[in-house]
Order: sequence, then structure tokens, then C-alpha cells
Amino acid sequence: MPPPLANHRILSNLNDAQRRAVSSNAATVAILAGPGSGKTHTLTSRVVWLIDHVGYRPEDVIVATFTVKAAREMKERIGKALGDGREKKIVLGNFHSIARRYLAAYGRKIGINQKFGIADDGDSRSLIARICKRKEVTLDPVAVRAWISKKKAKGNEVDAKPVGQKAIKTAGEKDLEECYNEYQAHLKKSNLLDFDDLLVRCVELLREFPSCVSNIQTVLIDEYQDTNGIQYELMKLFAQRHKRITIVGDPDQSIYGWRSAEIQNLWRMLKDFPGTDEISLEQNYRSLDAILKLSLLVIQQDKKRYQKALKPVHGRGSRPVLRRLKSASAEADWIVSEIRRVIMMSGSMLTFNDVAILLRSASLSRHVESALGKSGIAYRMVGGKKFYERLEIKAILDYLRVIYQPGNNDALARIINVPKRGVGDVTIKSLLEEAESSSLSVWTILTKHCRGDRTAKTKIPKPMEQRIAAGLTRPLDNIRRKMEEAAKPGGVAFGLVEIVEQLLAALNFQKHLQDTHPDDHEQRWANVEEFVTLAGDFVRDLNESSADELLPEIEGLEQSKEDEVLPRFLANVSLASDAQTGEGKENKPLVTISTIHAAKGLEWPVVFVPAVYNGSIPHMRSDDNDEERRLLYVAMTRAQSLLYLSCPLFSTNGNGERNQLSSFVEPVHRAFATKGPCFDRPVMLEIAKVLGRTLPTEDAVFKALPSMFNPEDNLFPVDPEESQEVPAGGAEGRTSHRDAPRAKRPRLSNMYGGQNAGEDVQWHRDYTTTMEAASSFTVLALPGFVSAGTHQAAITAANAAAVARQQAEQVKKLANRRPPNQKSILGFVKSTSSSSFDHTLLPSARNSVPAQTSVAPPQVTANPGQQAIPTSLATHKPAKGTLLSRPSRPAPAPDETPKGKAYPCFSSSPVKPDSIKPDPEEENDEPPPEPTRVAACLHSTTFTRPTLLTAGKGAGGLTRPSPVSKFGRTPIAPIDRLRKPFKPLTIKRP
DNA sequence: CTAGCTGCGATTTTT
DNA sequence: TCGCAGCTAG
Repeated sequence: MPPPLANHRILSNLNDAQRRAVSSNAATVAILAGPGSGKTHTLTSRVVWLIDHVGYRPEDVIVATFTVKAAREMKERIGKALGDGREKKIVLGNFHSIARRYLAAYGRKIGINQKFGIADDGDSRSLIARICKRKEVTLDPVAVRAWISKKKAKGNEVDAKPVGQKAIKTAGEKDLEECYNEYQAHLKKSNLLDFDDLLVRCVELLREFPSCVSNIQTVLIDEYQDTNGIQYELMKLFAQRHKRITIVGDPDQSIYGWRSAEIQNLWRMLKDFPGTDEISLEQNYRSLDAILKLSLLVIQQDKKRYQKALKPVHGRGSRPVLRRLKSASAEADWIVSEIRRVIMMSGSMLTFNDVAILLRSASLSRHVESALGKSGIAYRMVGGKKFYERLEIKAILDYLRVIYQPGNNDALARIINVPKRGVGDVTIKSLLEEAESSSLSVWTILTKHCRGDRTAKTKIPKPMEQRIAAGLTRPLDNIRRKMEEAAKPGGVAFGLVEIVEQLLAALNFQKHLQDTHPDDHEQRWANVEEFVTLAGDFVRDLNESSADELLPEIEGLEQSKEDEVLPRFLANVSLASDAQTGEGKENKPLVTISTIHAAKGLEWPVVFVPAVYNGSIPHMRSDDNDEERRLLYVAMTRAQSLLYLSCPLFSTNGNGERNQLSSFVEPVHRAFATKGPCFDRPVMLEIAKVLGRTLPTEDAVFKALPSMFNPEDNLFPVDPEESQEVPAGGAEGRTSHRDAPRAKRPRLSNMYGGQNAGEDVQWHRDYTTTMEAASSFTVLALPGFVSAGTHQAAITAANAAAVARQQAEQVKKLANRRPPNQKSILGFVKSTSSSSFDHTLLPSARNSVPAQTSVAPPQVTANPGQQAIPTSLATHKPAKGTLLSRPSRPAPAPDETPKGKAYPCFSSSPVKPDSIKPDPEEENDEPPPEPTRVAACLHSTTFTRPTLLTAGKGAGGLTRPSPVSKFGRTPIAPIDRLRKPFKPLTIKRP
């Protein structure tokens, strides 16, 4: 690094590696690093560096992120660093919105009608469903849609490599192609582009007209591990002039494989841009060490992954918790009690804002929401159900779309009978068909019919006709006319808000809601009002930052101007599906409930991950266990100071079926505490330190505690198995059919007895009660006195703790250190990349690969039957429909063989294993066995891919016939404040 | 042909 | 819990 640069302002708060990354002179820079290492910070700093120091104009820089939220945050951060509003000129956004901008400006060059709309998920789904139905093809619309999307998302370059069976077109494939063609034709006719089209067409545009990006000096990509093929191409095309690209990413956090994210893009990039400067960041600034260790224990089960160092800069922290509860609602109640406890015990140093509950699927939120609601804790829900998915909002949006694009038959069909106008399914279908055959839009058919210009073939009785004219065509025409007039010079302003308000009035929407939803029409109308506010905000934001979204002028290139508000509003709504990080306005602290996917890139001091059982994580409908594991890893690494996993023992919906602890957690469950830590002073101080906050004095904390406050996590049995109350629904049945050894909890003396003998699949609970004891029998809790039973418990706890610790130690050795031969992530990738492109080849191709690896794996005596196969990261996401051999249960953690006997090393420390005080025990432990395995080099045979015959064909897609005339959901986006939960927010009770 | 009622089923992740 | 399919009356 050139010394003179070192004192640049932006470099001052970076560590060495980050500084090197920020100021690298290489054309292409790849920064790959684990969670919490400041990737995004580094990226934003580099943007500032490139603009401020290197001197690129902001408008010549493209920054692409993966989500809207990330884009917004990045913009904010860059704005702060630049300090003068120049960030507004940067072409910054998620891929889709950047692509949309280019298409809006230059799309006509490739024959795109400038007034194109965006077909969202619901649109394409219902369209495909209709096509399938009409073709009477026995294809699952869902599969068809996935196939089409995949086809587009892949990009073209990959296709160049024929996969052999590609030539053989099976009957199914032919049908798919036909559906695809029809689908595209329909979109084209409606002047719509779907999400994938935005990218595909933008690639087309930039390929044919490179001049559109001739000004671009440099391109930066965040969350690179989640880019898919087409996005990769787009990235290259953005940078085609100067080929300067910076990417940041973390393979371990690749969780969008299902959306065709291709981890291969890592080495595609290295191949395409030799001389890339690779930088890895190893310091973790986010989390306490205990959290990192455990997260590594989980991710490290993936034997093929690249091992990265994660060096904690913070203290050890208390042991993360794995809590078992009786049911999902008990789990939710426990979460609530624990949230309360943490906040109280921190003397309100922590607030609800510091807490996140991360879910595998949004549908899991129900219990949590109601528990929070019951206890009066306000929360926001991110991801999952969206504001715009509400019926009433969807309807308004569809009206707006029809106003903007009268030819949008699907939107029209959805609202033609909302409010009720006596138009039923049959009529709608007939109208759509007539539109199809007459190549008129439904709108045209209707207007002509009502005016008497042309009688519709569809039967439209007079009363129906009148209602349509009075309630639909005339009001919308009125609105359109006003918009046109307003656009003329001197016209009366008729903005977005006015449009919506006039629309609501014309439809008598409030009355409509009262009629159709007598129970909750107030709430729904409130949503509508909220929507109006949002529209107002949008307009205001648009005016404030008019430079936003505008591409720089390029000499000799004419842009189509996009000055209408409505289309931009609609596009915004379709593309921006994230809640705004709305801490700004209301100051009421909110607990965050989020899907794990939506939580990527974020962090919270306290994180709960409920429902950690097989079927949830890994999800039963997922075909990629490794990705599910990474998902859990992402969730865990969001936590800064406290991490809680939990698992309801019995599923709620079914007949009290037993849940099985997630197989990602099961092998390492011993490393967790079984209940929340004791928040004594040292623990809290450490938390305060990580967060950079000041802990109130002990006195203050104590005084603020309610009189009946329970300072321990002991409101719920640590072993729900032995609790008296039995979960509702067949107590007897269950006790009897439950496996015998579990019915009675093993005695303490039997602690490790059953360990080796036929470890039953279910969770071994023997040690837990004592582990639990370990965390509550703190010195504070039991000053100087220990009963015999307690003592016994403590001993066993110590033993368990020792085992866990040893395990952890081992893993640290194994996973938290990069093997010496693994120089960097990119080195790793390089060494295996030669094989990576062949990952789809048949087993025969495999054997040649290891020889090519430049970084030779240490010779490990492979188990017979264990076949060395390329450590291709690519295999992590098999093509849909590929027959994989059943993904194996994760192998037990290496050498995780609990000895059949207690450890002899019990000392005084185990009573407080979570203490941050240096734990002599840890150091004194006998040295862990040498690592016996270099993870990168070997793995079990479970990843053989027998054949590709069915790849990509939507094979087996015959299940789940999907309803046809369902009007698709229309995920349009919340623009703001979507975090409103379904249920009304409850206010904190006294 | 539409609208309302009832009983059943089912539930990833996102641009 | 919600949403959808199927049925029946008007």
C-alpha cells in the first residue's frame, strides 16, 4: 500500500486488511470474508475512496446490492462518508432496480415500449397457471414457473456448454418450452416484464449498445455470493468499458441457491479476470466469541466448505442457549419472558429494538406474534406477509396499474368485480378469452361495449354493463383525463395522492370494505389510509432527491425521460419489497421479527432462532441441506451478544407429533446451555462492551426491577419432558407410544451410560438438567452452600461442560484455523475451480480432478468407500429436479465421541462455565487430538450425482395441481412502514 | 351465472 | 388460522 495514502480520512478507521482492500489499485478486487468482518463497511469505504481519492465521478460508479434494504443502507452510509449529497448521483440499487432504470432510459433501443410494467410474482404465477390449464398439460404450474425463471436467471454463457442430455427433448421439455413461449408472448402483449426479464433484457441492451454504460468507470457488488448467472453477466457488462470491479461476499452465507444464485460465480470471476486482488478479512467485530464458536460448529459440518478464520475481537461471552419447550406457544411465551428478563437485567441498556426473532419461514411467526401481542410488546414483522399483499391494498394497486396500463388484462380481471359488480368467474374468463382471440384488451372490449361501438362477444347483461360503466370505466377514464391535463403546461396539479383519493372516492372504497369485511373493516381502512400516506411520502421523496434514479446523460445518447410519477411508484412498489428501517419516526422500541433470509447483512445484540427442528431447519421442502445449514449459520451469526435457539418438543398443528431437533444442531447440542444465562455483572459488562454502551450501575439495575421479578430463566421447565402438564392432545397415547427410555428420565448416575449404546435418534436429554443447573448455580445464586444433590448435579454438569468444551476446542482447532495449505478463499477456489465447471458431469469425470488441484490436500488415508471427489462448491446447489442421492444426515462432528466415562478434570470452574473470567479449565484440558481431517479435501460419498437425466425438466412436477383461476397474489411492495403486523400493534402495558 | 355458506386442507426462502 | 373448493339458492 502506498504510504502517502495511508492517512486518508476514510482509511483511518479500518484495519490493515480492510485498508488494503479499500485502497487496492487492482482493477478487480475480491473481498471474501466471514460474517461481521466489516465487508459492507469496506465496500462503502472503497466507494468513497474511489470517488474521493481516485477521482471517479459519482455518476460513473455503479454499486449493486442484492436487496433494497441493503441498497438503502449503503446509500446512507456512503452519503455520510461523502458528506455532500454526491451519493445521490451514484448509480446505486439492487440489480433489478438498476436494470429497470436502464431499460426505462434506453429500452426502446431494443424494442421495449417505454411504458412497460413489471409483472410481479403473482402475475406470472397466475399467468402460468392459466397457460397450463389451457394447454391441458399435466404440468405443475409452480414447477413450470421455476423452470422458466431458472432458464432466464442462468444467463447465456453457461448454456454454451451443452450438458449432453440437453439435446434430447423429452415430451415434458417440449411442453415447458411451449409454456415458456406462450408466457413470453403474453407478457409482451401486455407490455410487461417479469423480474427475470428485467435482467435478461438489460443484458441484451448493454450487449447491443455498450455506449449506454460507456461512462461507467467502476462497478461494485455487495453480497456477491448471491448473484446468479444473469446478474454476473450484467455485472460484466456494466463494467465492460474499464473492467474495474470490486466484489464482497461470503460463500458461507450463500442462501439464495433456490433463486439460482451460483456460487460458481466466484471462480468464474477469477477466471475471467486474472490478476484479481483477493483479500480476506478475518477479524470479527460483531459477536462475542462464544457465538462465533458455536456458529462455526454448525457451519463446519459442511465438509466441503472453505475454512475461514474468524478471529474474535471481543470477549468470550456467555454460552448460547438451546432451549427446549413443550410447544410452539410455550416457546413463544418463553421468548417473551426471556426478552423481558434481558431488558430488565440490563437496566434497560438493551431495549426491544435490540432484539430480533429470526424465522425459517414467515408462517412460523404466528405464535410469536400472539405472545408478543399478549404481553404488550410492540414488534415489527419484516419479510413474510407484506403490506401490499393485503387484499385491500392489492386492489388499489391493481386499479393504479390499470389506470397506467389499460392493456393489463390480468390486473383488470382482478378488480373488475371489486367492489362487486355482478361479474363472476365465468364472465371474466370469457372476457379474457375474447381478448386473446380478438387481440383487443379487455379494457378496450369493455369501453367499446359500453359505448356501443362494438358489442362484446361475451354476454354482458345490461345491469352488469351499467355497473361496469359507472364504477369502472368512466371513473378511470376521468382520472386518466385529469392526469393528461395536468401534464399539459399550465395544467392543474393532479398528483399521485390525488389519483388515489379520487379513486377511493369513486369506488366508495370505505363502504366496500365495510360491506365485505364487517369484522375488521376499520383496520383495513386504516391500511388504506396508510397507503395514501405512503404514496404521499413517495412523491415527497421523489421531489427531494430528483437526481435519484436518473442515469447520467451520455453524449450522443438520448434517454427516454421518465417523468411520470405513477409508473415510478408502481415500479418502486414492485421492486422494493423491504420494510424501511423505520426507527426514524416513531421512537417506540420494537422487537424485530424477520425471516432469516431477510435478516442477512443485519445484526442485533440479542437474537432468537425458534423452531430449530427438522422440517423447519432444514425445511422439509428444501432439497439442499447445505444451504439450509448456511441459513442457520446466517441466523446465528446475526447475534452480537446473546444467541438463543429453541425447539418446541411437539408440533402444534398435528396431533402432537414429536419434533426432532434439527440435525444441524443435534451433533453439537452439548455446546449449548440449556437455559438462559445468569445475567450477573460480568456478563452484562461484557455485553455492554461489545455494544459500546454503558451499563447502568448495579444499584440502578436492581432498583428498577419489579418486585416479583424473576432474575433467572426458570419459568419454564428445562426439560419439558418431565413437566407435569402434558401438552394438549392425547397425553396417554403419547406416553405409551413414546420410546420407553425417554418416558423416564435417566437418573443422574446413569449420565453417560446410554451414550454409546444405540444412541436413539431423539434428543438425549440426560445431561441437560444438570447443565441447566450449571448456569444457575452461579456463585451469586448460591453463595457458599451446595447441597448434596446440587453438588452431584454440578459434577455432572461439569462433566458435560468439559466434554462440550473439549469439543469446542477441537473445533476451534479444526475450523477456526485455516489449514496452512489453504492460503485464502480465492486460492481455495482456484485450486478447485478446474473441477468446478464439471460438477454436473457424471461420476467418471471425478477421479481426474484431485490431481489438478494445485494446492494438494495432505494425503489422508481415505476410508475405503470414501471417494475423493472435487471439493466443488458448485455442488452445493444441484439443479432443480436433479436426482441427488439422499443428502445424508450430517455426519457426526469429527471425533465427537463422548467418552463413556466422566472426565476427571472437574474443578471449581464448572459451576460457572459461562463466566467471562479466564477459565483455567479450558487451558488445562488435555490437548485435543490432532485434527484427523482436512475438511476441504475429503467428504463422504453422499454427493454422488447418479445422473442428470431429469435435470431441469421439472420432472415429477405433477404433484400439487395448482388452482387456476386464483387471482395471483400480487406482491407489490411496501414502501415504508410495512412492518405493521397483521395484528394491531399492542402498546406496552403499564 | 353469481353470491354466500360450509367444510376441508395446508403451510419456504425473494426480486 | 386463513384461504380455497364445492355446493346450493336465487
